[in-house]
Amino acid sequence: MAANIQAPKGTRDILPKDSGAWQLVEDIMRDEASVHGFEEIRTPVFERTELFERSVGDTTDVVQKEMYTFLDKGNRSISLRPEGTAGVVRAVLEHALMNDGAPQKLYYLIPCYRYENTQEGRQREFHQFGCEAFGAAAPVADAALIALAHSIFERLGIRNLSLEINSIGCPKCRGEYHAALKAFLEASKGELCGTCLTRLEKNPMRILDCKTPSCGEITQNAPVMKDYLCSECAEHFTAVQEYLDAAEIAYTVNPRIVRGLDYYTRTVFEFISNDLGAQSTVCGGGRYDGLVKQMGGAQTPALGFAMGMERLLLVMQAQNITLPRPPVCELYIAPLGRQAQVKAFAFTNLLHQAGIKAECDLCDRSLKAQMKYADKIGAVFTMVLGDEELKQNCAELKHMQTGEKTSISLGEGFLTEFVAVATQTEDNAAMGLDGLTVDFEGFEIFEKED
RNA sequence: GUGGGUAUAGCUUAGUUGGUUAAAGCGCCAGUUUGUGGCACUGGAGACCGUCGGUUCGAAUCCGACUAUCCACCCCA
Repeated sequence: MAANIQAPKGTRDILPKDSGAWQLVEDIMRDEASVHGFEEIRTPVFERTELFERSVGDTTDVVQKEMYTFLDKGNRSISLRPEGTAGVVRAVLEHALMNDGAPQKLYYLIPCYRYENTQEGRQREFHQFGCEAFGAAAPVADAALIALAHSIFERLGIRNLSLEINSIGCPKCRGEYHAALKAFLEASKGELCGTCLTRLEKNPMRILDCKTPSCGEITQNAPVMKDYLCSECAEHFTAVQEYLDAAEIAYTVNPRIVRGLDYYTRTVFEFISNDLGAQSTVCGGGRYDGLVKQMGGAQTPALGFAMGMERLLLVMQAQNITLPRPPVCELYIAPLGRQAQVKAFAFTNLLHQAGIKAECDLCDRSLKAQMKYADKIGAVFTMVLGDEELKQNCAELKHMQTGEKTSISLGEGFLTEFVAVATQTEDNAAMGLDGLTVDFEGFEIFEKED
């Protein structure tokens, strides 16, 4: 393995053995988002650096030290997106999507980039599925977003996720809380760890999140945001919980949930798994009522969440969740001899036009090798095509799992007969042939054959 | 950015105190005589032992640096 052909640090190829699982998970996400009335938005992989500085926050680690930033040939500072919300907000403003009515409900499935050291559940290129809703101020919207994420996890069969929610208030009540928290922490300033000392000035709430044991002890009795919420924020938070209760979505209020991006207000939440390493947050999100205005738009309440695809797949792997996969090949045709090869190719094409997964030999291999190959790819049926079959205009369809053989005509009725045999087997559902309708009129290949 | 572990065929690993053509299993390819997969047997391809440098008559093995990877901190999905 030559060093120069290795993928860059923190990136990963998604190989055929895994891409099927990705697609199934993505399909479920798209479908569930659509069921909830969300439509896809696609924004550029890179944006002007300033966009992230202004939205994510220029004091955050994500912006300060984790962005892939470079100057393009026109001397513009460009950054690969470290998250999805900024670009979506930009697009909503640029195209005045709010003029199409509120709420605007958007989802995305995107790669993101952060220059970090890798570990389990953390790469430099990673993928997020995210949903954002603009123009929805009511607490039911918070619950609706959480419900959407929740139902995706349900459909994926993921167990043992805990949902933790909190309210970090609005700029008004948060200021008051910060003052109180700071006053409390000043008392034991000497015992805080180094990073928390700097946090004390910049963003004292993050200290609640610190994993250093001594800091944890100090903050145990620290004032919590919950007790400082203004009446509007408190009401909002209570209502969100009522809606969650009504939807029978289990959650715990964790006053220590603090999100690392600057734009959050009021409700914040995380879905956490114990089946991951240290990176246990599978999905995180919250409300960001101030962001749109801050970016130059009208005051627009908004909220959203993002889930990490890689982490999700890791959890599924840890929980031994396997998704049903349709077979790669429904019929493998094994020709013997030149004449049969041509015929096999023609049949394969015909089957393809009918949407049936068919393959024939591409390697000039012996019959035995072909059967081995058919077995390996999990072909549901095989059909040998040799001189005998061509002479009699009739071949045997072999069901690979049962070994059962059915005679099938090689004439006009081939496609109909194949579909009939295929739909009779137990595999029909798995083969996706249930609803198969074939327009036979379009296939004239048999008439052209001798 | 910080700390610790690891680096030998596609994968999982062996490789004895440094000593000749670096092993094995799985996988891959082919064969075990006439046209049928899974099992078994036989054979084959495939590794400059992560990279560069050093010690030595001699390095996969010892030393150093770099790179990658894994785990953790920080932070986040």
